[in-house]
Amino acid sequence: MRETRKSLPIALLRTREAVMAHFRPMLATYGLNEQQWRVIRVLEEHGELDATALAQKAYVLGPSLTRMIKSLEERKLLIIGRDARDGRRTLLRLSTKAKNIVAEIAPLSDKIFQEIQMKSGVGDTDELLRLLDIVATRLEG
Amino acid sequence: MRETRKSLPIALLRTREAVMAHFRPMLATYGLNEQQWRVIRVLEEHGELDATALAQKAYVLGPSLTRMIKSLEERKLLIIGRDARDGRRTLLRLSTKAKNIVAEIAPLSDKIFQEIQMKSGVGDTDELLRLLDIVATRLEG
DNA sequence: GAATTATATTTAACATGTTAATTATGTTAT
DNA sequence: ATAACATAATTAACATGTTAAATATAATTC
Repeated sequence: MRETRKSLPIALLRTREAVMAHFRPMLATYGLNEQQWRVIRVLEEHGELDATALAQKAYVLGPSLTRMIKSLEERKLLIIGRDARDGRRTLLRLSTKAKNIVAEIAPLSDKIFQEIQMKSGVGDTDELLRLLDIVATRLEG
Repeated sequence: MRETRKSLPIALLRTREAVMAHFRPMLATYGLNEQQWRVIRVLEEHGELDATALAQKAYVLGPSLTRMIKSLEERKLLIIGRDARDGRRTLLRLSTKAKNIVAEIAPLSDKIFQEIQMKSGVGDTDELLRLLDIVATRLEG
């Protein structure tokens, strides 16, 4: 068996954990977990989206998103609507409250990313991002 | 806010998903999920381990491991023991049945990894593994 | 245009992720 | 030797991950 150290899935998991460990404490002060933050930042970036598009872009599965939507709506962070042209689709967008939270988190997130770059090496971090995109794109295609 | 495409955590998640999509169907034919396979392959590599060491090496949290151990023991894949010198520790090792399954999966796993390398480019895959190790090591240290 | 097929979302059931609290065993200090 | 402290594992409670089935709405076909 290939050594665990040379396993691509395990290496990706390990690095992800090492990176997320830097972000989680900050997000926790806003009562957000990693998945909720992904959903929110994707909506910030794309504006209103239907549930399927949001789930794909935020790397969350449909059933998880269904539950998260309920919770985030109760917290007044998400506004849920129905598509007038296609009654099957749920449309999601951020509330003003959520947009304000994003505006607060953005500079903190940037600062954490810069710390990560300092520890990891700026060049190596950029190169890692580049390779991740290349490999994922080729595997998805 | 940094574009989602340039987010390191999301890039790592995306690539991990793209990679795991190639392995999951094969593991499913053995009734194993990703986490169970990590636990088994770590035990194959290191032999008997206590629960804390196993959890760390397999990137599984303690409470998850507790539940997985019960399930894997019921399936006769794991043998659970107590450390004679330290009564707090649970010692885990693979059954012969599990070792046989590893022997069957190993060549299939290698083949899938080679397919991934073909799609991703052998050089880029190697370079990605190298950078993942460098970045994780620096962030953990 | 009614029946069929396809798509979007939700629900259900069970597994793992996550944090905090609990229990059991060891170690250290006095 | 006992009290205080530390560590290993488990339990509890709730969140997300995962697959399959159910529900609702659209689109297609005859």
